[in-house]
Amino acid sequence: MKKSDQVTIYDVAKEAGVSPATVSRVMNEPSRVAVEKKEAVFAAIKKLNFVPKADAVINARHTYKKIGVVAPFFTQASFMERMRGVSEVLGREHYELVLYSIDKTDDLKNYINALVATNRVDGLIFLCVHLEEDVLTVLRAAKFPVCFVEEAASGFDNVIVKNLEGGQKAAEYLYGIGCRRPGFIGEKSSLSYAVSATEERFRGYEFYFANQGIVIQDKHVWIGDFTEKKLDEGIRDFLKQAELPDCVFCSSDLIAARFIALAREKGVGIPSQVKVLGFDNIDIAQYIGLSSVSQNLDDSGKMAAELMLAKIKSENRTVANMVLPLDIIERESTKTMAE
Amino acid sequence: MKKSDQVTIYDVAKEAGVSPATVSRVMNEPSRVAVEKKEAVFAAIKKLNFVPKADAVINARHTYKKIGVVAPFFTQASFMERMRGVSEVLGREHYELVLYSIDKTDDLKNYINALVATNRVDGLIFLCVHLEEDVLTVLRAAKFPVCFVEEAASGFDNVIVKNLEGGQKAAEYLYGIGCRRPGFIGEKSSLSYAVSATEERFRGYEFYFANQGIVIQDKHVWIGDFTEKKLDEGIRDFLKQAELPDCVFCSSDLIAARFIALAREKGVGIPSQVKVLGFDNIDIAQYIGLSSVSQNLDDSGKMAAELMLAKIKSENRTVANMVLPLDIIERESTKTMAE
DNA sequence: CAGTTCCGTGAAAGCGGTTTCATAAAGAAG
DNA sequence: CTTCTTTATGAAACCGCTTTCACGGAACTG
Repeated sequence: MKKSDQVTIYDVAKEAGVSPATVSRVMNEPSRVAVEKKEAVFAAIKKLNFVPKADAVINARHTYKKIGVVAPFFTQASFMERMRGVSEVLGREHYELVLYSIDKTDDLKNYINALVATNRVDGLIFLCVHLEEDVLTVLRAAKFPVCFVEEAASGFDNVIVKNLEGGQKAAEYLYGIGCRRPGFIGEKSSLSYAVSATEERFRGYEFYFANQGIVIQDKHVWIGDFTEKKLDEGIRDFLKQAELPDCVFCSSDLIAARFIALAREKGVGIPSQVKVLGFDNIDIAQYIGLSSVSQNLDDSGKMAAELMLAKIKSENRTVANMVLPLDIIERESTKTMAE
Repeated sequence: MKKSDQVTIYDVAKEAGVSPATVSRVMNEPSRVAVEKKEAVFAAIKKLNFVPKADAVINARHTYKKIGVVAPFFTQASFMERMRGVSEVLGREHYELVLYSIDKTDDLKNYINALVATNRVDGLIFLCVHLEEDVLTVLRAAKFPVCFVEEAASGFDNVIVKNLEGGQKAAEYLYGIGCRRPGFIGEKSSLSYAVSATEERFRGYEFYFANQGIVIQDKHVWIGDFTEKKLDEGIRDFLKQAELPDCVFCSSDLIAARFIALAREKGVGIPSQVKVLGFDNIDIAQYIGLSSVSQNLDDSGKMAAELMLAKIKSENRTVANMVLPLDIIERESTKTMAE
């Protein structure tokens, strides 16, 4: 009831006949306040329509209730689904989620330096970001916890996906449905800071088939360097071969989607002639009937957020590593003729 | 150089032999400070490695450098691409982007009330969110600017997409490539707060064909109520018809993707028998070769962010309405046989 | 040359909560 | 019934910057 409509904790205190300290306690540790005073304070709060000013709280408490998510976020389709998980957990605990998208490595370094120096977040989650040792050193000195998803960095909490195992699972599945002439299509990221899992997925895939006595033919493998060759070109060349593989494992769903589109355009039957398996199981996979290795993106986000919050609560617990389960989601693109 | 490693503005002031006020001015309005002092301050800042504490700045300035984005964000594939635009502009101006995802209407109202009361952001952008009048009233009383994308709310800045016109353009295009038996597939959202543009798009579509003397047959229209009938069921029923339309305009790319997948599964040639046109032109459209009505999602985000920042700078400018241009992006799904 | 305006600067007052510390009252222990 | 702990509470310090205000001197103005 002062000049402006700004009700402060002092107004509430006066109204309730207590000190500001007590009002503060009522809001933060109600158990430490006597019942009558507590009620008086609540009544005053309601009467005056008091809401603590967020900036004042931040300043007094040196905490933001805000955690940052750093991601090269528009290069990776899986990003959004991970975010969904992060957002859900954070929202539940009334933490804000601030997004730091990154375009250039330099920006990223400056960003992180500034973030650490100003201490502007309560925690930082990196999604699919690869950092160099100098930046990691800066982060280790940060006063807030840090967590990595899909990129293990020693000394930090990690939520990792076993790409090698994913490749093996993919191979195992395709072998299981009768494929004997495996193919692979993948893409390296041109961004130095974005995690590229293509190679590992391929190695696992190759390894499994090798164990079955099957050698993947070079011509059935295309791992494109984004900067050199465009995806479309690569796939078109691939499809020109006289003998196509009987299955193709793609390092991501997007690539798989493109492969299917171009193959069909050329009259190649999917799945009749070539079975196609993607990776990530992003939303769209379901819509286009694409089989995929699911890495439970949603969960990865949730885990990261939970790890984060747990760390904030009990700072000195040891570092945690979580591994995401991988599942094959079967859809039309790998349907066998038998059924 | 005090006890902890926390360097304050006072330390810098002492080191440079000026007052804290001057240091502050050097950082915020350097032009108002004499050259020698300015240099001394810069030297001191560098020497002591001073970085202003973010919380103190926030508190003293009552500003956050932070704008909120509210979106039902995981129901709409277009979300991410709009965010990309928002993020780019905001990042450029050193504003933080905080994400508020919403699940239930009640949550949303509480959220907004809290946000307005605590004044915790410098601005709020609503993406594809429909709000009721009571919430709008609250927002009009907010001390920060508000901007809507894809939902015009009077009294606020808006970035809108002309759905009616989009429907017409779609029809015009399909008519132009020879289609005379138009079909339509759309979905109503079950979420009361999510904007549903399906009906408007359909009306525009219908209108154009009517003008050409073509009446869309009821059996060639399916507008699903998400709660009643599943998309797949609807499409499958649709495909069972003896006479299919020669083109189908879908109210979103995701629906179009699903339609194509199910049609092909049933042996219906796309585009040979049925041409398919989506809406939004999300990233995936390119990968699967889907023609689409592009609403320049990226730009819509950018516009919203720019509107926002402009409003923050000059509060009392009048409300702005921006209309997004719509373009037809032609891909394989509407390719004519002639070529 | 006196009077006025302008500019650069420092002292000090916020900002609005939280938190420490001292104190008084109440409860437990001997 | 004293003495030692707790517990509830208020006064006051604090967080670290920004910003207002006042002042002295320089720069105009007539």
